[in-house]
Amino acid sequence: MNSNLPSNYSTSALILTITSKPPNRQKAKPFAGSRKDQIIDVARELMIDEGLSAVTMRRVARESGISPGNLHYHFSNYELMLGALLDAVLEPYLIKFETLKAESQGNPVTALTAVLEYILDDLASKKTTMFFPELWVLANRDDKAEQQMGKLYDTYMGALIGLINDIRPDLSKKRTKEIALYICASIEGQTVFIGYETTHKQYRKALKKITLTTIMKLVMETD
Amino acid sequence: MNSNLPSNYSTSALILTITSKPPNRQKAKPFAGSRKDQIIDVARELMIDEGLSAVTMRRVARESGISPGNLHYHFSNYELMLGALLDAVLEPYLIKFETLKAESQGNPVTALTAVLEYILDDLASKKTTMFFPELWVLANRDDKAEQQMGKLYDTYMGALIGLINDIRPDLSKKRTKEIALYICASIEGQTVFIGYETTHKQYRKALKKITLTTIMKLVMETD
Amino acid sequence: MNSNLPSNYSTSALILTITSKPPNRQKAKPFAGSRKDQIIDVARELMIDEGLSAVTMRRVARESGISPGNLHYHFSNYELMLGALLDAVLEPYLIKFETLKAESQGNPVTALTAVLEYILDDLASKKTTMFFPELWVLANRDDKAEQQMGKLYDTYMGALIGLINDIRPDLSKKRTKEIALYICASIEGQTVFIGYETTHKQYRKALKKITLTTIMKLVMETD
Amino acid sequence: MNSNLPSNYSTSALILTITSKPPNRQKAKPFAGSRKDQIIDVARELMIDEGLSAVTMRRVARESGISPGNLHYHFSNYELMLGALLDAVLEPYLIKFETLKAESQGNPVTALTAVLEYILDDLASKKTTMFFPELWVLANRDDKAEQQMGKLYDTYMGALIGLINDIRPDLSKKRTKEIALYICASIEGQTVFIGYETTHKQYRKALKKITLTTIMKLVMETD
DNA sequence: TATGAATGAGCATTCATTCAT
DNA sequence: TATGAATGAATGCTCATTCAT
Repeated sequence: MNSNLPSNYSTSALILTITSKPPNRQKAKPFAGSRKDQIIDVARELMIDEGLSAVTMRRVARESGISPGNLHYHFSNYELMLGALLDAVLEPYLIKFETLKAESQGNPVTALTAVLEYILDDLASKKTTMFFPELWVLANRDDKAEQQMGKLYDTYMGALIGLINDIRPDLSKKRTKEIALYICASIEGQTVFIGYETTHKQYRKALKKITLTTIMKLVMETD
Repeated sequence: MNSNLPSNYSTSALILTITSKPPNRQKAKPFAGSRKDQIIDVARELMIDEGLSAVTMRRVARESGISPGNLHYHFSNYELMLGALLDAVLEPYLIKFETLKAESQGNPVTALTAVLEYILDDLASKKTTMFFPELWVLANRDDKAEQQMGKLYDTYMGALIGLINDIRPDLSKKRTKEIALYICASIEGQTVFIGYETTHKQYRKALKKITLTTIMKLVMETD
Repeated sequence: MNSNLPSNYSTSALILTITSKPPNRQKAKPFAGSRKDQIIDVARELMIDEGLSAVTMRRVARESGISPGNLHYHFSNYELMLGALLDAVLEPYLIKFETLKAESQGNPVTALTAVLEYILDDLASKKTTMFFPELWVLANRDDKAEQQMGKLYDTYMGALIGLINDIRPDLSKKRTKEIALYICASIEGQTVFIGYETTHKQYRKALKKITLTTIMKLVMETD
Repeated sequence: MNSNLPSNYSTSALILTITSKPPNRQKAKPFAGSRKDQIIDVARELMIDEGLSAVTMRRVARESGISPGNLHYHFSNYELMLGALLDAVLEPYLIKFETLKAESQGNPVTALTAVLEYILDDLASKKTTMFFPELWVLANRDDKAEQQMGKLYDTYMGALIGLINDIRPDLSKKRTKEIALYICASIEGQTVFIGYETTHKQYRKALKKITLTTIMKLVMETD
């Protein structure tokens, strides 16, 4: 999933705008947000650059230029900091998908295409490529993370379901959800192969096309 | 990817047999393999049960009933042990896919279906659900892991390419590979959603059907 | 030492009434005392329930619902807070013993018995069992605590000395004090064995009888 | 309780010899025992000199001249180290009391007197004065410590019971135990008042005499 | 009076690694 | 091959205390 849309990449009108706070702020020191936001921002950078295992209380404190004691004042334990980090990364997507669901009017096919493109483009970003696999691992072990991830994908799939239903109101609720799940899963998997600096990134364009075609055909033709 | 095939699950004749050594050996104490194999076996269990972060030299040593010093004799540093662990988990798949490529005769559509089913079933196993996301994270940070993962997926895609080519010899090499990549990625992504004890596991059967249908149609109809 | 006298336990007329403020106040939120008293009350509960090592500035602040900064406004360092805590716990006893000394009229044997019973009953209370050993440890290391403890036991022994002198005016001052010291020490020691939830608490009644008999005989017969 | 008997203090023949390893070894660096013994020895000194709260893993490691990691190699957690420390301090007493019970022949009155004197003298030692109150506090909060303390006092009281029974075979088992409990408790309490560097240490001699007289009379005359 | 934010030292514990035996 | 003993850095966390507001 992407928030730095390489917009020259679009093949269809992207009528959706990201209304949430931009996930990638300037790296410059003078930071506007609260201390908590500042900390989480540092944690996110760390996670993106060195992985979740580098996101320790002490590392984050050091990188934030504050003492471990002070970090613990703001996040009284690691779990809380991690939860806040996940929230901070996931929130923009959540807002995005909620907005999508609310605003999707006009041609539903165009709207669905836009959503798929958004996801397919986003997955090439460093943040997404680095973050989501970590989230998947986390969700396998940690109930809280699983919930946070679940909430995201539920919202995401909710948006898909709405759009599919606009296109194919004849499908049952169950069938619609199954189709949405296939779409969601089959796109997420591409992160590993055509994500940021991955081995098959040169196939990004081709895969995007295949994906769009295949999915649109599936939605149109399934019964 | 799966090694404990719930065979009553099959929807097509599974003509392929797993010829590789079974990834889940007996847990019983009298262990046949070398000391190194023994150690890696313990490491794998640990990884499956508690995640890669639990696979430390000390934990593996303790769980293996040997001293840290002795573990370092066998694997002189962590990286080496990790590499051996990845190899050990990936090897059966490698052998499987190489066998597949070599043996795939008869009806290529049936053969491709069998491969896809194998992967779709395997992804529901605990081992696969736990291991692969960890591998994806690792590959994002660690060149060695990326190589090992790359080798696996190259072999896997090699098999797919061979089968697609049997079905659609008219497609260009490039196109064939793109199709194979879509297949591979779209299936891997399902691990996160319908893997072992995941939130959408009840959709496993439905998703398998959609996946098989969609992919076969793609292979048949793409140009 | 006890303030919740299980009065059905008495074997002699208890002519003494506790005039000091009750050490166990109502736990209810609307607290009448000053903020300082409030804080110390929280500290005492903490000490009784979790030991002196749990009585940290932060714990007390948190439990009192105030900030660490504010706690430091009231007690500018830990030592001061601890001193106030000791005072607060010891003060009721102090008042009790001073009252005793002043009021002991009538039969001195009955009066002495009443004092001993008071102590013997009190030592079974949670507060006393938990607090006094902590005080003894503290007094071994900390001069201030030693002084506070010394003041208590001086007052306690002063009362005993007065009563012994009423019974045995023939004894020398020195001898009287030695007897008082034996009484005091031999009773305090019972805290460890028949105090609140201790291993020999079932011997409380028997030990009380032995103690009273032995001490009264000692007072009567010593020379 | 004492192991450095100030022998010029005795008023009766002390026929018992301490057969256990001496609890107070030379402070000199060249230490004969195992590394574990060495560590516990350091821990004991620390406890005696600065209290149990100074006995932290890091302090003990530093004072022992080893790294924290190495200390954790020998005692894998604090609880274990503490347990070993308690054991190390209590063991000599345990051996002493077991020996006492086994060897007490000849005049039982002399033997009982010897035991009481041993305890009364020992309680004036720094080690005992510092250690036992800490143990009492610990036993109030920690089951393991309570057990270790209980074992000691059980053995101690076992010895007393044996001797009382030799003197007064006419008493019931229950009564004998009650008398032993009074003796034990009333002497332990003296630690706080006439222990090492305590406020009433000048009364040590007098209190010893009162104690011996009172207890012997109690044993002889009780019914 | 009160808070919020901060510090820096200390805590128990785990880690990869080394090395003599 | 194997162990036992060691190191030193890192981890999450708690602490008394300070200070501007």
